[in-house]
Parts: sequence; C-alpha cells; structure tokens
Amino acid sequence: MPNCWPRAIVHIDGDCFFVACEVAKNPKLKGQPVVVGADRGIACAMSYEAKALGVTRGMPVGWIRKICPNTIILPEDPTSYTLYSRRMYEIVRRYTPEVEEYSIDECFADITGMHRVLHKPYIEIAREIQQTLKSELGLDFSVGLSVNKVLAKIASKKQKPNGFTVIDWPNISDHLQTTTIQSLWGIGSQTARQMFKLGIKTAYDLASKPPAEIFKSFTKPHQEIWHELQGKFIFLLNTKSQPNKSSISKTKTFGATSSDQHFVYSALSANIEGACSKLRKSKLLTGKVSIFLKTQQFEYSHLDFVLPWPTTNPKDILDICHQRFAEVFSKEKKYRATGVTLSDLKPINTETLNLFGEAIRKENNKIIYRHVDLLDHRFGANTIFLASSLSAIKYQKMKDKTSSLKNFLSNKKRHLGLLSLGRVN
DNA sequence: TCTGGGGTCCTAGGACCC
DNA sequence: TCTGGGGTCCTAGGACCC
Repeated sequence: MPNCWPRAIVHIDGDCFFVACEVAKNPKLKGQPVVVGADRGIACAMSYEAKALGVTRGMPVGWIRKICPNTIILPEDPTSYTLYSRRMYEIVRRYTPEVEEYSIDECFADITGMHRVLHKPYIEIAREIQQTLKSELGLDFSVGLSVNKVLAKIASKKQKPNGFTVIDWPNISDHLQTTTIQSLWGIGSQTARQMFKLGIKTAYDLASKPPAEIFKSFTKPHQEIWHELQGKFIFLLNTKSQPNKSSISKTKTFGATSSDQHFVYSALSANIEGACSKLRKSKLLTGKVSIFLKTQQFEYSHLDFVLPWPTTNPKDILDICHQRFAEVFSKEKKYRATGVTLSDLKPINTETLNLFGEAIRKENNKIIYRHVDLLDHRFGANTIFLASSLSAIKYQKMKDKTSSLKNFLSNKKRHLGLLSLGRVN
C-alpha cells in the first residue's frame, strides 16, 4: 500500500466564532439570530439562525434591523475572543508543537509522525482535537484533515458547522470536483473571473490543466495552489507563535461624512495616536508612515513619508501630517474615513540616536508616554490624548452614547482631565 | 541607423485573506 | 439599506550601479 499520508495537515476553523464566543458567555443567546458588529456598523459574524433570515457578512446593521428586526446585534468584544483563541491554540498544541496560528479563529496543525507518538491513526487524532475543543471551550469547530494546507482548508469547509472531513490520496479528485473555483483559498473574485474565461469552474478543472498551461497563464501564487491540488506539500506552516509584524494600522469611519478640515484632521490624529499606542504595546518603532483619506465615493488620497528618525511618538508623525495635510485634503470633497499604516517596524532597543539634544527630547517623551500607556491601561483607551485628536474623540464618545444607551450606562470608565501634548490643528 | 546588459534594491499598487 | 478594520504577499517597473 502506498503511503497515504506523506504529510498529515489539520485545518481547524471556528464556526461563527465571534457569535459562538458571545453565546458561550451568555447561553441565553443560544438558538437566536445573533449578529456581532454593532460598533462597526456592519455584520462581521452571524449565527446560523441569523444567516437563515438572510443576514450576510458585511451587511449594514441598519439593513439588518429592517429585514429582520428580531436579530440581536452585539458590539464586538475582542478581549474575550482573544482569550478563547489562545485557549484553542493551547489545546491544539497538546497534539503537536507544529501549529500555525492563522487567524483569531483558525489554525493549521502538522501532525505528521504523531500517530507513532500518540499511538493512534491521524483520523483519530484529528477527531480528538475537535472533541477536546468542544468539551473544554464549549465551541464548535469544523475540522479538515489532508496532505497539505490547501486540501485541509477545502476539507474543513466541506461540512459546517461542526464538520469533520478527511481528504486522503484516493479521494482527492472526488472532492475537487465538488469544490468551486471561487471558493478556493487564494482565489479571489479577480482570479476566479480570469479562470472562468479559461473554462475553469471547479478545483478539479484547475488541477487537470497541464503544467505548461498553468505556467503560461498564472503567476507564482496560483501555480503553487495548482501543485497543492495535485497533493504536493508546498505551503509551509508558519509555526512562530508571535510572527514578526510588518505593519500596524488604524482606521475609523465617521458616523456621517464630513468636509470639515479640523474634524477630518482630528480623526486622523486619533488614528495616529491609536496606532502609536499599539506600536508601544508591541515594543516597536516605526520608520515609515502612510496615511489616507477616504471620500464618500470611496476614493482614496494617500500621503506616504519616511520619518527623520524611528519613533513611537504620535507628535513626530503629526508634525509632518500637519505640514502636508493640504496635499490630501480638498474642501470640495466629503470624507467618510481616515486611516494610517505604520511600517518599517523595528524593535525598540535598536533605536539609534541622532543628535545629543534629540536624544534627550525623546527620553522625555518616552517618560510621558509610559505614563499615558499606564493610565490607558488602568482607565481604558483614550484617557489621555493629544489636543489635535479632541474633536474626533469627543464625537466618538457622543456617538457611543446615542447608539447604545445601555452600553453607555455600563461604561464606568473615568474620564480624567485632558492633557494637551500638541497643537490643535 | 541605432542607441549593451546585467544585477540589486526599492516602491506603488493589486489581490487576497479573516 | 448603503457599504468595517486589520493584515500579508507578490509583481512590475524605476533608479542606480558596474
């Protein structure tokens, strides 16, 4: 008998993860149409009951309220989801050290060879992982077992929720025939359209193309998918528990569009402060900044710049934004969102100091921000912020109050006096 | 009439993911 | 009814160098 398992890769995928966490926290929600995303204004997760009523991912909450008024719409609770997520990884790691934390609700596990260690076949190991997750976390996971990541991902999608699917050598092609091309991991709408034109409608159609045609028509990512559909193991697992980040971003959509330069700038300022706070939490410095404004029509204007020195201080970034804001802002336009992405990140201890005077100034700022972070940790985000972020933060607090009185009442956050650390632009 | 040929590094932007 | 937020990777093309 040929070796059916050159590799044994498990894909584990939380079913409606955010909603499942909410139900685990509050069992009364079980069996009800529940949507998470009240704070973002769109559905980012929904229960099967809500799906059955026609709620889809990305649907605006206003719309959901209209078409299915009985739906329970909750704000996100990232802290809880992260805790459940960590417990999920911890459980999976009991079965193998080779675990890739792919996203908050998904992971890959390479259990190759573990049948000898655990004295049971791969299928039983995968089943046991699923059962342990269910019994210890109270959450459903769909599990797929196959010989590489692409096929394991296809497997876990086959039956949901609480599915368990094995794709081993002999039945690869059967499964590919019932997998549409647009549902393949790594094939988006653009590529799916291109493949349709070539007569490729299923994963099986793609896998059946001769290599010469694949190399002529497609670039590396799709060639690799093609190889994996043949059963080859191409995509390695990234098993670092804390992968190095290459960027940190923060964006926020306003409640209503605005042409007010002060308001738009202050929204940007608040995002920059938020991104810098994340930066300090990760003990990183940024060297490059990219900001954008997004208009009502979803057009973007970008401004990118390199910082004179690596920093975690929002003021260093805002000084440049303030000088150059006119390059991206137009009074004629209405804006709906701003955002910032920090890149060229390096660990904080490799900071090189420029001039002696500069070093001293930065030391002072470090002390200030150490205390800002402590206060934020104690009293919640935005306890202290730059005066330039004031309008946006005031606006956000007002929106929070009016959108959910209940939330507001339960919000016992103490607001301290504002500390002005910069100019009001 | 014809304007080398590489290599490397960087960046903008597209595509995709959850 | 009206469209979120946070990421990664790849490619093409320009700049620069020998």
